[in-house]
Amino acid sequence: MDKRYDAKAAEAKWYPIWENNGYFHAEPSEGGTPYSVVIPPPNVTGILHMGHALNQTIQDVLVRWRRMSGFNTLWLPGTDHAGIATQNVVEKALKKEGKRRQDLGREAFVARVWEWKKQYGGTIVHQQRMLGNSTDWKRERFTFDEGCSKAVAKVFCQLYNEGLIYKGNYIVNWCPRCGTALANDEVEHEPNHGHFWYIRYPVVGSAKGTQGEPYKDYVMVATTRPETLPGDTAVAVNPKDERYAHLLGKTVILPLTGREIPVIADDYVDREFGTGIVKITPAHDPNDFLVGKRHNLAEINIMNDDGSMNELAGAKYCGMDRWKCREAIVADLEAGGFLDHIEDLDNQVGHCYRCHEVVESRLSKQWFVKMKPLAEPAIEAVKSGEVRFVPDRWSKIYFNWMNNIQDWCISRQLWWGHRIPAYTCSKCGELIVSETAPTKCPKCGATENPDIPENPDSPDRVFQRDPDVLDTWFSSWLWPFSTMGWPEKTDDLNFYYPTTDLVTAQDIIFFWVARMMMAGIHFMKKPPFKNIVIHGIVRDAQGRKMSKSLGNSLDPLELIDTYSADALRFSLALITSLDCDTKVDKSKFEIGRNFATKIWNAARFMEMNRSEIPDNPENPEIPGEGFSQLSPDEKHILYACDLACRKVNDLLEKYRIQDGALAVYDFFWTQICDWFVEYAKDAPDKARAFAILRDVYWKALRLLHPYMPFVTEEVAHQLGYLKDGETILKAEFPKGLSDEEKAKLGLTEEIYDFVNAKREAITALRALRAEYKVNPAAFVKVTIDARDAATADRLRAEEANLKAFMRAEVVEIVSDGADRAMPGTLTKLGTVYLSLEGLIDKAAEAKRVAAELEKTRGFIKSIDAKLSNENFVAHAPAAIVEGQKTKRAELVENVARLEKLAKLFA
RNA sequence: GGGCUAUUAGCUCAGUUGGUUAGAGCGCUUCCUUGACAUGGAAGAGGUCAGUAGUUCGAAUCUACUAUAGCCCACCA
Repeated sequence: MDKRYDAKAAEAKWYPIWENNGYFHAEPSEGGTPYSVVIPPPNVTGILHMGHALNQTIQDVLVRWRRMSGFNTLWLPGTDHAGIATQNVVEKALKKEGKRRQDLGREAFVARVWEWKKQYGGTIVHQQRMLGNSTDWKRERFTFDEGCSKAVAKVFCQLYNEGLIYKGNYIVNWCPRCGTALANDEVEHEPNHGHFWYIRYPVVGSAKGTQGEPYKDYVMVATTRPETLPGDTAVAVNPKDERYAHLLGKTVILPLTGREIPVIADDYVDREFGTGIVKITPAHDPNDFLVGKRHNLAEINIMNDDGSMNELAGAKYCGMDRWKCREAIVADLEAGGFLDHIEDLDNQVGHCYRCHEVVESRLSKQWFVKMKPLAEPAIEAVKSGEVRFVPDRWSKIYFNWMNNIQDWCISRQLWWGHRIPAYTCSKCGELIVSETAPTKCPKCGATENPDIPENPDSPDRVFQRDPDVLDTWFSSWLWPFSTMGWPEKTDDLNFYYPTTDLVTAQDIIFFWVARMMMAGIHFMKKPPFKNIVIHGIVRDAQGRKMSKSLGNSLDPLELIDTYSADALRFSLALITSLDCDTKVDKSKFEIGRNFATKIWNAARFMEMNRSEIPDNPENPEIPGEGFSQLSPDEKHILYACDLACRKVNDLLEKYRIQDGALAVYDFFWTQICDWFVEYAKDAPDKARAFAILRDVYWKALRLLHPYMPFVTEEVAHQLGYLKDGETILKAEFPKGLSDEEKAKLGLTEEIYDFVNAKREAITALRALRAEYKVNPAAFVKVTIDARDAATADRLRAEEANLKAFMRAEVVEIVSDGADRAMPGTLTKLGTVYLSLEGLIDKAAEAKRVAAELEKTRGFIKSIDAKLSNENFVAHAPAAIVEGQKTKRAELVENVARLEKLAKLFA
């Protein structure tokens, strides 16, 4: 084996072997118990970021573990067509050529996006391979592929026919840059340092004044959006506001336009805020829109799609950008004497979650899904426990949202996406919703033009298709079943649906998870998954979200390059917790890299000692025969291995990925490397020790494989655990020994504890050596005062081992409790004495003993307090009380020893 | 405004039905290049578990309040 582990070479070698041999592929026909997961499809424009790395590491750990545990395991990959994001990317590319999408026309533009997808859309799926994801690539899907598109059209039509989809004039969030409506949750509100403009609206009939006060009688309106003024159709006051009661029924003049608008009363107005008088602009504010509906006000839309003003804003402002218009209107108001004053105001402004442009509220015709009827059974599924959130607290947040759910605006004014399957008959205006283009109008009987123009959007077509596309989530919410072939009745659906686990970050619970629940229940009659595993977000060392604009992102590919994919995965698993966000910085990944190195070096050690290992290729497992005389250390490692196997399975069952990683890490590093390998070097029966080492190492490799797939596969082959053509992916995940096996091997808790105690004695001796600065190479004389004769006998049997670990020429074991003129350190076994002629610093030793005495006495005191408390004795479980008594006896014994020592050093 | 979460060692975090005087990794200090491994080994220092009050024989753990931080939802024109 090479001196250094070449992670790059191993990772480049194994992934294609795994993929090409179909190790990730799952077949329903193979039967067994299904375990299935669908990947949260990353945007096809995406590049792998730390969030993906964390999300997919968790999934791959679960998936590989289940697969090794014998489940028929499917992890289904794919990408999302990501409407706005992808369209933006291609539009940006076009811009470099000096073109806009309109220059190409719809068809050519969409073709161009497909071309882009073909060329660059594979980036992220390639990068996912670098991570080691064991996804079934033969099943890779795309939310805009043929099958998914069919599912989308069917779902739209079904919901429409069920009356759950409707088209309505509605105030929506509008991104002028993307030129599309946005759902409420696609708008991010951010603090903004803005202004509050106080504007005078003259009351009709009031006399004109002089010197900058053009009207004697006016109402003062405060607004943050002066540019929407030409769209005002009323001013409103609170009905209970006596200050303005006299104004009700009157009209005021809208400055700059001269239009008369009414003063109305509405509860929406907050008397305390601003002046208590609000301008009402129904076409440009969601609240004003509702007020307008209540009062039957006109809705004047003064803005174009791109955020510029239209002719309704007035000739002067028509064509101006909204910000320019704001300046112009403010200037004109001032010139006209309408502007009273300006105040600073901190408020919140909505931004597009994709392009970050300031979002405009705007009146338009959009398609909506009625969510309440879909939400109810989805709430019930979680309430009943049929679907479980892990951690459970997310269910509260889910309920909170679901109970207050709003209708979902699903139409987007984009070109890239699933076209809405709705057509208008140009003869009679009938709206026809149909999966395929209609040929005959159900109302007027008109038929499609016999020479249908090739262009689907040709004005010559009789049936004009709705130009809008669907929100990208309208395809993602079908992901768990559209990817398995729905609406066909496929074997995949039959076997793998519902999926077992869904693993995702908290930020898309509403966008995606909740909607998948609704779609799954509505269309499949079963929730799409059993467990929803929510993990935190990856943050930088200061706890900030990683983002491009902050420049604080870590690039997983760079980390893979520097530390290896295994290191990235293991470190992420080790530092992540389902309960909170994960802070990472580069140095964390050294943990994983160092661990891989450790595994490699331990493997090299075994390889160098190959001659010691009995040739037993048929049975690399625990040798059952001829091993009845296992030494305590050998029993200890087998016992520890059994504990580790049980622990890891148990923890993964509970989705405790982090604790599982820690358990494997500790077993491998501390138990195997630090102690057992050292033991094996000088074992009384080297063949036996190495056979056991070989066994536990192989188990450890398999326990580790879900976390570190590459190095475990490489080492398993290097050490001959696997032959060519075999893979650790399909090796059995260790479960732990049966009681019979344990009994046969003599593995008991008692022997495990004994070895742990022996190690404490060794550690105590090492501490003494360090404290007295004994030459590390020097052999010393050691005396161990065991607590009792039986322990002493046991320790005598370990003499060679103790000598080796303590680097001692003599280890004398006694149990007489006699004074020894040497310093000691207390251990469970008693006292360890080190012969140090002439090295003792009596004063220092006295101080140390005094400190220890004080501590021990304090301990005894606290135990006495408990034991003398009648309530404690009466209420505490017997085991606890007994434990306290035993502990007390030990401590009293130690105090006696310490007192003797204290006298010696006095 | 409504809701959720966190606060434990210098840092990042464990601590799963309340039960020995609280653990890990990193960092730090000292020593060690002895043939698996310096991406290593050995030893060590370091915490009144945010605060207050309560429940209990017993609280890092349960309850209430307070402080601080963060997140989500709704949003003031």
